[in-house]
Amino acid sequence: AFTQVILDGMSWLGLSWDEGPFFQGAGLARHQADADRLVAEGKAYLDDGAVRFRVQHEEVAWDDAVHARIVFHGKDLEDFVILRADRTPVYNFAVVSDDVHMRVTHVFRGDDHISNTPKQILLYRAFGQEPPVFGHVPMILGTDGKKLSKRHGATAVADYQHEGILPQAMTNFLALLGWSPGGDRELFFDIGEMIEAFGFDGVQGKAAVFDPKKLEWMNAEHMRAIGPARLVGLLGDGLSTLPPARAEALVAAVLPRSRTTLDVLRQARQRAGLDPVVPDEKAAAFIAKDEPGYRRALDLVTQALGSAADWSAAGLEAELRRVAESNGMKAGAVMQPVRIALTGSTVSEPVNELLVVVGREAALGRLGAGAR
RNA sequence: GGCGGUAUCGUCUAGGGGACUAGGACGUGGCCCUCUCAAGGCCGAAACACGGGUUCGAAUCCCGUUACCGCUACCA
Repeated sequence: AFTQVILDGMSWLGLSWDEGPFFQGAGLARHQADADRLVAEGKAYLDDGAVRFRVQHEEVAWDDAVHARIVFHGKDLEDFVILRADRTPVYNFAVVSDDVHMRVTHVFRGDDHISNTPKQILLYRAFGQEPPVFGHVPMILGTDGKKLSKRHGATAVADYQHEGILPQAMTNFLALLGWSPGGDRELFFDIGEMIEAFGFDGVQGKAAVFDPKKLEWMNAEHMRAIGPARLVGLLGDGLSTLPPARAEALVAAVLPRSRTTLDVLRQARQRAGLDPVVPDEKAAAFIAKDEPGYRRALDLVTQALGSAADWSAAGLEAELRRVAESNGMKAGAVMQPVRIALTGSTVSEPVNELLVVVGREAALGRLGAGAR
């Protein structure tokens, strides 16, 4: 189950792998044989049924690919268990046995493994093998500076899918946490460019704090870079009942005021009439402030637009202003009621454009309903 | 406690001895645009943890202190 979460996360991000996964359990017989051999060579010994590795007082050091040289001393390490009393191997031992077996040349993992590395190097030595290149990348912390956990919301990367984050934005954001291409560049709309720009020189040695706000900003940038036409295909089936051209027009209208695909979907569906118009808190307050005035404005607009010949942004703009002027009203006193009747929100694209997107028939229907 | 890692705006970071009045981005404050806004434009506030060295010169190199993080399992 945990394996699947990781695999799903990678798939979602568009990251692939070319072999495996390989499971530790598959190497049990070899692990046991390797441990027995170390015992036979006097490099490990039995202790309460378990097999314990004998740590000598020697220096253990390596040139980390991310950090500089890291040095430990054998005297600070205790003899550690490599095989439990039930003959199953412990992680530190199993990985070394496996990596030797698989001829692994580079090991990159989180900073939290730095303390495991000297033990593993000792095991490579005991096996008479050259250790691989180790690189320890910084960890990612929550906004509170603590290790990421359930309390911080999404635990698995793929959870962000449901928050309306695009995988390419997530990848871009994650890559920049603990890594910088140098200079001021930070937006990568093409993963190929990112791969090309990557280097261990740019990897930071310190942990980075995850900032959801910046993720959303970056997501908005990616959505705009992708453009309405291609974005429609990445939104799931929220707009699938609509003709593609219609869906694209809706997305285009709503994109400037969206940071996540959820924002896009919500506004687009609402404009398409797929979801009902329900005034939000601010809209309800606006109506309550002067309900007769609100209805009157909608009534005037409904009458004026009902016979309007030109249902274009420019034509509607002119018509709406004419309504306001001839009734001695400010433009806003006409526009805002229309906006609310059409979207249930006090925020949207300019009202004339909104009318075009919603469409003549649906718009007049909602306006009429609001006036009553 | 021991061992290890790390230390530049609130956050992500640029910076590899003089180019630093320390740059960019997110966020944030203000202004403009304007029928509204989470959109666009402009402007601003905001950081080299501290103390010693080295050097003509240190954000950059060295040492110490402090803080934070990790490990210290017959977990991974």
